[in-house]
Amino acid sequence: MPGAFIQKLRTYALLSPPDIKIVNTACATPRDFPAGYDLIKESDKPGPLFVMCEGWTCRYQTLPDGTRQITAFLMPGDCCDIYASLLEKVDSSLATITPARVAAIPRADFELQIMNRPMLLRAFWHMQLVDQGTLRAWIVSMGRRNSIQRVAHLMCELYFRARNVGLTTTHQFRLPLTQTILADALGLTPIHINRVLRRLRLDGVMELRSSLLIIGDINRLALIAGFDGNYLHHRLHDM
Amino acid sequence: MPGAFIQKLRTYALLSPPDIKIVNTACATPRDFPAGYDLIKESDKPGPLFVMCEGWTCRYQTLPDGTRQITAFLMPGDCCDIYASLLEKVDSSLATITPARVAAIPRADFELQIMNRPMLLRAFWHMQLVDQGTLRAWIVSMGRRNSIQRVAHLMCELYFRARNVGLTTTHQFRLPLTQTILADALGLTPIHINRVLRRLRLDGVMELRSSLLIIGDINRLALIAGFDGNYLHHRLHDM
DNA sequence: CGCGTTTTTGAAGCCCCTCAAGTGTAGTGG
DNA sequence: CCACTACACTTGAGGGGCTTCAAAAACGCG
Repeated sequence: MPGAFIQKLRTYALLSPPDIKIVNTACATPRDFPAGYDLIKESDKPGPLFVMCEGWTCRYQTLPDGTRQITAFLMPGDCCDIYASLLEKVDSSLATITPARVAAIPRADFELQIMNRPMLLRAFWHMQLVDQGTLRAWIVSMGRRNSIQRVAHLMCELYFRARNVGLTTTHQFRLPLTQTILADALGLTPIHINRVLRRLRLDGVMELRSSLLIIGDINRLALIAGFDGNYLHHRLHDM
Repeated sequence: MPGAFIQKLRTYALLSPPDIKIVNTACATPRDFPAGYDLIKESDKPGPLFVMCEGWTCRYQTLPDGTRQITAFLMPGDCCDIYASLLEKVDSSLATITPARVAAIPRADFELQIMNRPMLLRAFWHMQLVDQGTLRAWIVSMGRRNSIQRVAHLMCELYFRARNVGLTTTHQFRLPLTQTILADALGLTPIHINRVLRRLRLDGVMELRSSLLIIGDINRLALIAGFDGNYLHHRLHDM
């Protein structure tokens, strides 16, 4: 999915051919990384802007006691830290979960280019908003949903995000997350994740096996989760 | 604190007099709202951009079962939803906690104005980044900190944010949050918040009484929280 | 002063964690 | 082909942190 990123941007704003060309040439030469590789290390100075072409990564923070908390999953078409060059120090790490193909765009010139392109600017703003909505949805999950609802909500989020970039077939998609990774994202233990997944499986709601998520009953899943996907596919407003 | 907003923006980018004037005239006529008033209701269409001049507000979402989760506190100098006009529907509500003086800036023209002012644009980007860092810090708290650490972390965040806009005296500041509100922000119950506060009080770490937070031992508070304030006062990078 | 809200305290219970151990699976090398 | 290793998954038993239910005390505002 080398074009997933530009495809997504185009759903956020009406881009002209030159806009598209700027993005495409910037992403033209992706590099391959193995699984478990840290693209960004916490407390690094800001590096390039990363755009996911293939594979999955996660943003995470490590706590003093050694535990870690994942704060976002990135799949093809997603990107990380558009404007972070304004900062002195980055506040979280970014690691590959699977082998991944990632484009690293040097910031300085790219920023200058998009500054003078209102529609590109708009597309990036819009993307930021969706990302912020996702962060807020995570806070709501961790604060007020129990373990089953929380798992269900994350699966809904990831399913619809994957669908938006054409990564699903009917009610299933590749989800290369171990139970430990899910636990680190949802603030639970791997053991408890395991029990939740069993229960969802036995109830026929969904099944996660060998990196494939098969959703048996999407309506029931969304009902359990209390899922409102509005924050993911905000439509364009008056343009 | 009518000038808190521009003061904050100026720490984010080097603003010229015309930049400053644009912001100041936009915020020139704030309105007063009573406590408990919904400035934004979930599922509203995007309205104006709100800038806090005085008082506190919170962003929150309501769940199907009627519980609510607060996702952010806004104090003087903060603002809400800079670019949200791109969206069709807003994803969370904004309510006053205390009586508040708030400037409501119509979006359309304001956006056009800042689009052509690179330094203003930078200041807003920077602000967005800090807000995102704060959201991620909340996720980390809810996922991997216990109730005491969580309370301690929030108090650290609010103390340093308040200090950044000159709202503190030595190790104390006005914090008009009830235990119920704290519970809704931290994903706990008011009863448990009460017990945590008692313990922190008896340990001499901090005391919250009649809307005043007195920090007895800031170092111990930060240690309990595992607080790293980097995400709040990102310095300017090469400008 | 009186009333609603907030704070405080107690007691019982549940959700999720911790500790522990066993099963399955993929990759490596003999 | 099988032993060996590493890692992910699975299951059980017991414990603790936070919740729920219940009620009293304190505060703040008309």
